[in-house]
Amino acid sequence: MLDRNYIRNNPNLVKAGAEKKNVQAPIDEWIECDIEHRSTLRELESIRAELNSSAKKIGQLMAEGKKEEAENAKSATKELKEKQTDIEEKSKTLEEKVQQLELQIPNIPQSVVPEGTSEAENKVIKTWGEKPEITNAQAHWDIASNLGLLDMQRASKISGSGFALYTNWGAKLQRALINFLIEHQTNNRGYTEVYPPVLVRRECLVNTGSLPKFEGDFYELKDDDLYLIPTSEVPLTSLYANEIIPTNQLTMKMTAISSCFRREAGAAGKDTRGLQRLHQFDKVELFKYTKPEDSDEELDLLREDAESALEALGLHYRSLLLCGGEMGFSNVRQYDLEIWSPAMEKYLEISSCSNFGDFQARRANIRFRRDAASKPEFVHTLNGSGLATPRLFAVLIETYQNEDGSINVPKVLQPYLKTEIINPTNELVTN
RNA sequence: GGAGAGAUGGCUGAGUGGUCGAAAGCGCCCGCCUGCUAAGUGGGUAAGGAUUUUCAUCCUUCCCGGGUUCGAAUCCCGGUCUCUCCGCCA
Repeated sequence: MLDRNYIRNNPNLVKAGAEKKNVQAPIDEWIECDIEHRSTLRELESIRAELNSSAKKIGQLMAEGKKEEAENAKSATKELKEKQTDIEEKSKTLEEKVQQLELQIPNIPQSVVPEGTSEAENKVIKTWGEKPEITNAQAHWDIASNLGLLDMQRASKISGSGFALYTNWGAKLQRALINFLIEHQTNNRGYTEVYPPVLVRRECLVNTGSLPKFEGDFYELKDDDLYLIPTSEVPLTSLYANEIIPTNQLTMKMTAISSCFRREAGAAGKDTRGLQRLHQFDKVELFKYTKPEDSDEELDLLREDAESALEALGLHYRSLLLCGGEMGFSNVRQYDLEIWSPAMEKYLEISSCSNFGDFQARRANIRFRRDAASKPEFVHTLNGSGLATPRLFAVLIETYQNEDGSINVPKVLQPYLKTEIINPTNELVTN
């Protein structure tokens, strides 16, 4: 969420920000509620001050043994207490309303973010490699089916549509990708690995800004009041909730592999064939807590960390600076990485890297202290995918397919798969 | 799942109805002192909020939510989490 004083002092900037993101935000309503809330609060506090001082006085009278006077003072507080109860309730209701409204106000995009509401306004900031020339390129679902890498029928038998079953070399390739991606980021890029739970409390999703805005997008276990995470950004953001991080630990860089779960309600039928869109998938996440002044630079570095994994795999990609209307709710700047599918002849989103400023840190109350004498400040949070495996899997086998139906294994994956090629003859894996 | 113990500031930890936003120690900050270092010594040191009294005043906060009371860290009820033991289990 945004700083309340900031909204009060800059309502027009907040409105312009929401507009740039193409989000309807109840800013005027918030301002109105906030004013009313504060005036109620003032009234409440003055009543409390009065009650506090008379309680103190009664204590003194009791200590001095002036019982009668004390009793008189006691009965005199009755009326004030009733008034307090009333106003307390009013103030609480207003506070809840202010909170509920401010959760609906998005973060403000930075000035470098292009105006726009559609893909067309996204800005390509980098292109790496070239579209591979493949004659009669086969789609990943055909390659996978021929080589026995995926069994989508049986996956839907056990879980319904939108789930993948990796088999044989497919399962091995999936695991190789995970290991490669994690080890790349920890060994070469300075990230510390963590392995978080995939079931989290509701407040974790509120901290990232996923809720209440996107109610219904996530799997919820109602009996236990837990949610399946849509991304490990969710547990990682709350890792240091309500803590003050020692300054010398910033910038803190973490990476995590986790399964991610998304209901994708309403998305059925649209660009979903094969591995393009799943209810469950694995993703390596890159995550940072930074000082405010470092976050812009750290976002670029984080994006380069994600890009470097694609480069190591030799996959053609492009990086986009998203326009306001395409951005997420909580971020101030967002880059998307897209990889080229030679068979589908389109770019697929493989990573999304964002700087959230102090928006999530304020919700989660994550702070740091510059030095012993200074007040705690909110950290900045950043995250990005590094990378999501199903689309990576899909593009990888499409890019490295041979005319005879086999797949060349990129060099960096060979140590994990212990083969240079996957073809119909190396059928069962026994090692 | 059953039984018990606990949750206090950056940390350790005392506090069982008013003198407690909270002892003491550690850490940290500012002095003093001692050839240097170490030690010693004096003082300071929670967060959030409201207020055009802003080097100030007031409010809230001792896990969370209720309750009792003029008054709650302290008493009562409900919840969460942690630890120990038992059970179950990959």
